[in-house]
Amino acid sequence: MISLNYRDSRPIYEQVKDGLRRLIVSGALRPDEKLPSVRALATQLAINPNTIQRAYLELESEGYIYSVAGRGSFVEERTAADKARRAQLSEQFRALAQELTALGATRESLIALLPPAGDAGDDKKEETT
Amino acid sequence: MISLNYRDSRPIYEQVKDGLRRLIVSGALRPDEKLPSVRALATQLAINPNTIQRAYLELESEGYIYSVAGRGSFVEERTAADKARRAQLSEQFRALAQELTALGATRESLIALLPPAGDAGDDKKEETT
Amino acid sequence: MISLNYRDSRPIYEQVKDGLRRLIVSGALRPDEKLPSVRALATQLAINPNTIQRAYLELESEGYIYSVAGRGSFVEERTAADKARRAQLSEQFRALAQELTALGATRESLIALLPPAGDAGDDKKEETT
Amino acid sequence: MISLNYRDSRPIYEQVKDGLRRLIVSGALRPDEKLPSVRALATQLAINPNTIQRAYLELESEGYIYSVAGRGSFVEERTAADKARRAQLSEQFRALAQELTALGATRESLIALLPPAGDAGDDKKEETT
DNA sequence: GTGGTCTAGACCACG
DNA sequence: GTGGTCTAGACCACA
Repeated sequence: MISLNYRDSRPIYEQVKDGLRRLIVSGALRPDEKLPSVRALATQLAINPNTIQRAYLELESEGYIYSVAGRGSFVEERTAADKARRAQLSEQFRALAQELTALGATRESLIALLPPAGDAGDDKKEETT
Repeated sequence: MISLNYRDSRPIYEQVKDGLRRLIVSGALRPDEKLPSVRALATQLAINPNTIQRAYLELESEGYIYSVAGRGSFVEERTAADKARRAQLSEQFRALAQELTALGATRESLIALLPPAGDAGDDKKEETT
Repeated sequence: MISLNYRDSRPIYEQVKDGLRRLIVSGALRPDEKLPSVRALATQLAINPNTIQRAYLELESEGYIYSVAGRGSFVEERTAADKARRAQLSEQFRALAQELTALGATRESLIALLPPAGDAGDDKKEETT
Repeated sequence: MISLNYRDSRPIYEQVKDGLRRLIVSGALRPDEKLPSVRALATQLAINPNTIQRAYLELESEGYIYSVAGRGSFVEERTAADKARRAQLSEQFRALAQELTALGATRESLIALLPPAGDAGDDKKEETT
């Protein structure tokens, strides 16, 4: 489900966050679906529950999931979180494209790196905002 | 010449590295041109010389500059470093584009974020990756 | 009658409490009227009877209802409970207004948030919600 | 500076957050002013550094402060965070006023609880958005 | 010395 | 059993 890379400089809780976010955004985890419990995921990944807890906490504050004490954590309806993240990633994208261009990459070479049109989502039809 | 942002979460030495790399890549600093001395730059930016030292060391190990004991640091010819960095950034770019697409961004919206053609601006015409 | 929101961070028993209190305060449930039995309400809301039990117990200790062993729970005359709660909420209200003012909200903007006059509703002529 | 109440049901890190937020919003701590270090505040309040750390972390993610590893934490310029919090508090305020009204409070009695006009800020002049 | 991350283990409220 | 909070103590990168 989620793969950790201990040699990666990124903190573990962020790798967990990214992994879960990917599952959510891609539709592999559907709204209101239950996530694995903090302890269960900690055991599965062989890391401390606090680390998972932190990942869940941040995903919640970012609007990707919601947690109910005593019941578990669940996937949130996708709304504002997506917009916020898209804005964030778009800025990264723009900056990256600019730097690559400064390094001599042509506009065409960048376009060639984009995913082909018409394969948007995974198993859901995505709208184009 | 180089602007530091103390609020940025990126460490200072990396901001220095990025600043210098930008100057080199953009051609503002030309091959074999002498960089400011560690102490001079430290004074100018009002930061610790250790921080500048680290930036220089890493730039050297990445192939952007070379140092001559007792004389200073100089801009390296641009060769392998560029290719390595472009490959790295291209992969980031590809991953970012994929994620944005999964989030519903259209191919057209991404293309719109690319820098306009015809401003590549270097000192050679470089071919695509 | 009572709506539960499982995403709400507030525990279920509190949502039940609030729902019942609202019904009582608004007059929808009249003094000495019988409340649904713990088990009945639990079934209706599809939650654990313990949760309802706890809500009833706390409402009783707060003076909103009274229980008669073997017969059920009933709505208390509204007296001390109201006063206590109003005092509590008033303090919250005062603190909130102060903080909003500190954040730059004008007195007028706060007044604009108050319910319109003329629907106050006391303990005499109350219509249901 | 900050007072903790262990009998309060609110978690300690939230009490710390509120205390600091109050100091920031009131202007007692000015933009770019340095906050006490995590360890220093932990010692002063006689609680675990992790608890302070969490408070700082959340204040940062809410836009009240920014942290620089190795240098400390500082008060952020006040912008979006204020707007978000005011919107949040305004909703609370509206709901509270409604409930008090349902409990029989008159519009006039609520207005009487508002801070007198013309004493807005602390030592800064606050604008009325 | 500073913030940031992680672990280990504990206790609590909730359902 | 679940999430939430807190403690104690450790190690790291950074300046």
